[in-house]
Amino acid sequence: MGRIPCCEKENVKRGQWTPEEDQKLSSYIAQNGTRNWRLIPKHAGLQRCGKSCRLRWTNYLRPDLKHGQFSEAEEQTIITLHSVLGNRWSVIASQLPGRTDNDVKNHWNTKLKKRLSGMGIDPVTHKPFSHLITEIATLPPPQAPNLAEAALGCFKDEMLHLLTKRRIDIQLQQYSTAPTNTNRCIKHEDNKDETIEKIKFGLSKAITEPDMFPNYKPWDPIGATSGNPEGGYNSFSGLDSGFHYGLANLGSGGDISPWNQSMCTGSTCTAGEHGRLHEKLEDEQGEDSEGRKGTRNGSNIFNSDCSLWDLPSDDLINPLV
DNA sequence: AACTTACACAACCGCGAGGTG
DNA sequence: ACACCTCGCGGTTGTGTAAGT
Repeated sequence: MGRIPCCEKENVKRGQWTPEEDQKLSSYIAQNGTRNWRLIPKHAGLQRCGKSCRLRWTNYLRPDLKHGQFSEAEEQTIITLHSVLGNRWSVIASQLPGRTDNDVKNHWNTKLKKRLSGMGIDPVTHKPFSHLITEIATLPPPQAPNLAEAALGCFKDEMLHLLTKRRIDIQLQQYSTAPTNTNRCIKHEDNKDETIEKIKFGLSKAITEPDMFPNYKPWDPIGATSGNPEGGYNSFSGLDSGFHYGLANLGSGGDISPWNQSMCTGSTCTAGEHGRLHEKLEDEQGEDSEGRKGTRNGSNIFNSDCSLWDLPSDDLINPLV
């Protein structure tokens, strides 16, 4: 026995609401309230499913709703709450007067998620991509491959988005089954599946060759690791931590935000332990005949000539357009 | 100007929680 | 305790429009 439908589908209109329908629903609810959504369309003279009426009311017609662009403060709130709560849109929306869960969800999916990805931050975990890979690489072998797959699933789309938008060429010399012209970059747009495979390969390399990662202190966005035995990540999750992603500074070239590019990517760190990681990688990669670093052994996504991790700083700092 | 692609938002779907008889 | 029902939630899809080629 299947699930009972919420309404009789055949007599129900679907798709966009007309102004007349909005008017009917609004005036009915103004007079009678919102009790029993199943009966509302019938009584209001609408050929709509009760569920559709509820959605239209809660997401669009409610008089207390705020329409229009999200403010910077609202975006900051969404990001901060998302780092704590995850995809609990209704809870997040409850902290934003006049905004619905659908609004928040849409805004996250269309803008904020990509913005974080563009900063080199995994929008699921709110950690830098580079650190996630390092974490996976330090796991024992039985766990690592599965987690690598999971991690790939988490931010594959973001990586592809970056690669696609920025038209970045990828070079993975040892991996390629193509002729061994080692410095040839492969145009990603010609073969998306190939790009995915390369990303997978990069992850698996990071796992199977964990020695390439020195033991360095975990990412510590506000230097608060000392107060948090679990490491620095959670320290910015607290609502009262004063943490800010520094959206206002994006693209300004300013260095106020803790999420500046040097800290977010594994490739161009200029200070601290992240910087040492990058130096180590470069040292291991050596130089080619033209004095360029990182071409000797281009077998992973970190040291390929034109990898995600070596994007120009602006590409990672600026929000994707 | 025509076509394609990307984006933003609205709407739908299925599931689970909770209330009620 | 159970079945039924309503509602709310989160994920996904559809659609209109702007931007790019």
